[in-house]
This record gives sequence, structure tokens and C-alpha cells, in this order.
Amino acid sequence: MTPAPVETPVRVRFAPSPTGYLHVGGLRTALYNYLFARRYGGRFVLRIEDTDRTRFVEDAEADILECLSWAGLLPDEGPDRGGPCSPYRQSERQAMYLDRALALVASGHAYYAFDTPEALEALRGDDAATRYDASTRGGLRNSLALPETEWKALLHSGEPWVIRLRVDPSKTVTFEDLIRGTVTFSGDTIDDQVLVKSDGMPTYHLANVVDDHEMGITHVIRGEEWLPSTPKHMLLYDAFGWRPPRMAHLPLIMSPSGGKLSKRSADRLGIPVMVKDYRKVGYEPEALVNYLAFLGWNPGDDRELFDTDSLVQAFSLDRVGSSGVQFDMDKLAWFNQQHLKAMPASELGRRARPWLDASGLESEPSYVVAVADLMRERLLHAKDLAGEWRFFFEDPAEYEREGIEKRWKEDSAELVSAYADAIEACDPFDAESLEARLRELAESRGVGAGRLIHPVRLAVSGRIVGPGLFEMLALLGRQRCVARLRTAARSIPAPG
RNA sequence: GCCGCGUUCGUCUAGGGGUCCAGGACACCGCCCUCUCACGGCGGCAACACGGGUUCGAAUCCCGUACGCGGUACCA
Repeated sequence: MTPAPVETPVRVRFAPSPTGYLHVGGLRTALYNYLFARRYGGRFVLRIEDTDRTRFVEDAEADILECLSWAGLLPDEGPDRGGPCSPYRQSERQAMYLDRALALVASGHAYYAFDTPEALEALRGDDAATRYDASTRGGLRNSLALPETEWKALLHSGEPWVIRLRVDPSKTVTFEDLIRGTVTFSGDTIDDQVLVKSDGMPTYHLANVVDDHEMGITHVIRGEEWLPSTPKHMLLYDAFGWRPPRMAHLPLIMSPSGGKLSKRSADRLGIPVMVKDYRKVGYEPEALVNYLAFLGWNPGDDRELFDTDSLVQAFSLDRVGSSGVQFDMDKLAWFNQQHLKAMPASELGRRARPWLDASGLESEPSYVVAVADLMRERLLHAKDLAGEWRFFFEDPAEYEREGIEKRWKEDSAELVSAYADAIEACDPFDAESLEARLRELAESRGVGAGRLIHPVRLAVSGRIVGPGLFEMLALLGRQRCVARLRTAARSIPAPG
């Protein structure tokens, strides 16, 4: 399939509302916009949609910026870095929206309405289907139903008013969605959307259309929850005489228990919802990005591991699916593991460093890198080096109970301390020699190597699982090994 | 209720009239490798929502039903 022709230059935007911290679904939307922009050599714009003053959250914008930056999705234009379409916060563009709305009133595409939310609520009563549209507006208090002298008096009296879009019920609105194909809405199902609220702020619908036009946005890529309001936006473009951008509505990310992935449902399932929480619990940004890219999109072949640049090369909107997708933590963990494995040891070491620091585990960078190299194949998260594998950095505080039960025999203490003696003088102190010493010892005592290997592992790491024993010993070094072996021989009680 | 969108293994998906008794990945289960655990390799389990059309032939096209999801605010 050939990609749909795309007009250049592409300009897309990610337009979150600072009503909370960045949501993982929001990050995916940002990612698809970013990939699309990069793929076609376009610009990726960040616009803050802060028109709802009642839900404004102080540090939300900073969080959005921080999370995008963490994920490597830096906008080309936005409130923090400016750009040709400044300002990028809708609250700072307020005057423009009112002007535009007034123009719509003048051209007959919009009108003043004086009905309060309470009055409308009362009108709706038990019938939730009551709407504010062509069928009811004639009986309500607005500049279409009232005589001119009357509504003008109201307007100047200080009475609260809003501006509403005048929707023609006989019109059918049709648009091409890049992901869903032709979508059609009948005008009589669209109500007279409020454009300017009584506090003078525009609603999302107005601000979004005005800004997308003013900012030269060519493609609107957003979540499917916006699909039902798109006809209102198309009507607005039409009323303004503007050419609408191309539309692409992304499938929603669903909770494994059904429904939109909400804070509450996700928390219950152990799925972080805020992007910053992924960072906090130790996911690598490239893994999250890779996983999110695949939540609704695929490259059309069997490749799965991508860095952002290769995603850019492979991305296209016509390979985005249209059905909702469930979030799967197992798969995310797998991506994390794969990315960790693919990383140079030095990088893995760098990723582990903050976790080691936080756990008070101090170590030479070169040693951390060597540990990372040895452990990379069995890490799900970089932070595990400071968790279940912390014995690389400090003596084991305890020995796995199961290990003692299964591996520690009557002769273990004696064998382990004999091995301590054997390796104390072992030179060179490398995996090969350490293995040779162990096998010699086993043979001279007439026991299988396993009789020695398992207790030694337990003594040195406190655990019964881990990387190859001899590589592990070599890395830990003579001092630590000998000391830990002797401590264990002394302190682990013989069975029985 | 009304409007819209959707529906292929448990999950993410490939597939867009014959090459599909449906392919890949995660998860799960077995076997192999092996000092353990991983990694890796091999194998297994497991899906075209249902009903009507159209057609020589349908997972693929059309209609309907069911189900899911979204929307239905002076929230975005």
C-alpha cells in the first residue's frame, strides 16, 4: 500500500489541557504527532489548551514538558521555546477568539444566548435528550428568538451571555478521517455549541479551530474521543471560510478491565497512568515509546524493536488501526527488557546509577558497567541492579531460605571454606582459573561440581539464581569472594 | 435514549475476494541448552462476534443483529 499523499510542509500539534499530569494516552498522541511530523519533515507544535480556568493545575504544564523531554519528543514550537505562532498558551490568545466569534455573529453563523446553565438544566429535567439546537432555540432567550431591541438591551444590561454556533439542521457534515475513512453526521444531531463562555473564555471547540488555522496546522491527530465533536469543528471552518486540516482520530487506549484507561481503573490493575510514574517505577523512555508506538500501529512486517529514529522511518498513518487497544504491562516489560539488552553496557550502567545512588550503593563507574554487562540479559529493569542484584555492591544481608534448604548440605561449610582457601591464592583471578580450582577441589573430595557450585553461589550472592558463577566470582573479586565464603561457612547452619 | 466509531488467538496485531483448515509478537505450557535463573533454540495451546446476502469462491464486499467503546457540558 502506498502512503497517502501528504502535503508539505506538515505542521501538527499536540494540544494537551493542563488539568492534570501527562497521561500515558496523551504521550501516545504526542508520539504519533511527533513521528508524523518527523516522517514528513514537518513541525511538531505544543499548544497548551488552558481555557478552563476552573480545572487548571499549576504544575501540569511543567510536567507535560518534562515528560515529553524525558520521552525524547521535544516540540519544535511551544510555550517554553516560542515560535512563529506565539503565544502557545490559549489563555494568552483570548482576545483573538472573541474577535473571531463576533465575526461569526456578524455573518449570521453564531448568536448570543442568555440562558443560564441552571435554566437549561431545569429545561432538560428528566429528559436528558433535550438539546439546544434549531428545534428548541426558537423558544429560548437568544438573539435569534428575541427581538433585536430586547436582546441588545440584555447584552448591555450586564446579563451573562454566551455565543453559540448556529447549526443548520438540514446540513449533513461529512469529512474524511485518515484512519476511519468517510464519517458522516446529520446536522440535526449537532447542537448549537457554546463558542464563548460567559466568563469570556472560548470553549475548546472555538479555540482549537481558530488556533489550528492560525498556526497553519495541516493534520489534526488526536484521540477518538474527539470524533463526535469534529462535525462542529468542520462547521466552524466552513463558517470562517477556512480550509480544514486533515483529520486522524486515534483508537483509544483501553483498560484490560474494559473502558477507557482511567486513573482509577488503571491504578487498581497496577498500571501507571501518569507518564512520570513510568519513570518513577523504572521504565526506560525508549521502551515506553516503542511500546506506545505499537499500541495501535504496526510497521507491516515482523520487526518490533525500534528506536525513535527508526519509528520515524517506518511510521505512517495508514497503518494505524481503528479499534480500541488494551494496555498490556507484560508486553511493556518485555520491551523494557529488550531495550536494556540492546543498550551498550556503559549506557545501562548510566541508567542504573541513579537507582544505586538512591539505595546508597557506592561503586566505581567501571565496576557498575562490568556488572551491567554481566547482567544485561536477565534484567527487566535497570533498577533491579540496586534491588534484587544488589549483592554486587554489598555483602548479602541474608541467604535465601529456599537456597539453604535445597543447596546447603552437611559438608557445604567445609567445602566452601576449602574453596575459599583455594581461591585465595588463585592467580589470575579469572573465571577460567576459578572454575578449574573448583573442579579440582570437587574431584579431590570425590563430589560432583554441583555440590560446590550451589553453596558457593549462595554464600557469595545470598541467592540461588544469577549469572554464570565463575564470571560472577571473577567480577566480585578475590577479597569479597573469600570473605563472603568464610562468612557463610561460619554462619549458615548445617541441615538437620 | 440519541449520535458516532469499532469487532481476527487471553492481549497487541498481519491479512483487504482464491496463495489462510489464518501468519508474527507478548503471556502461558512442554522440550533442548545448562552449575542455577535468565537468554537463545524447537514445539504446543489458542482467533476471523452472529445471521443474511453478493460471488464459482468471503476473515476479506454489502445489509442487519449483538456486543464493546466514545460522545451527548458555558470540560478538554
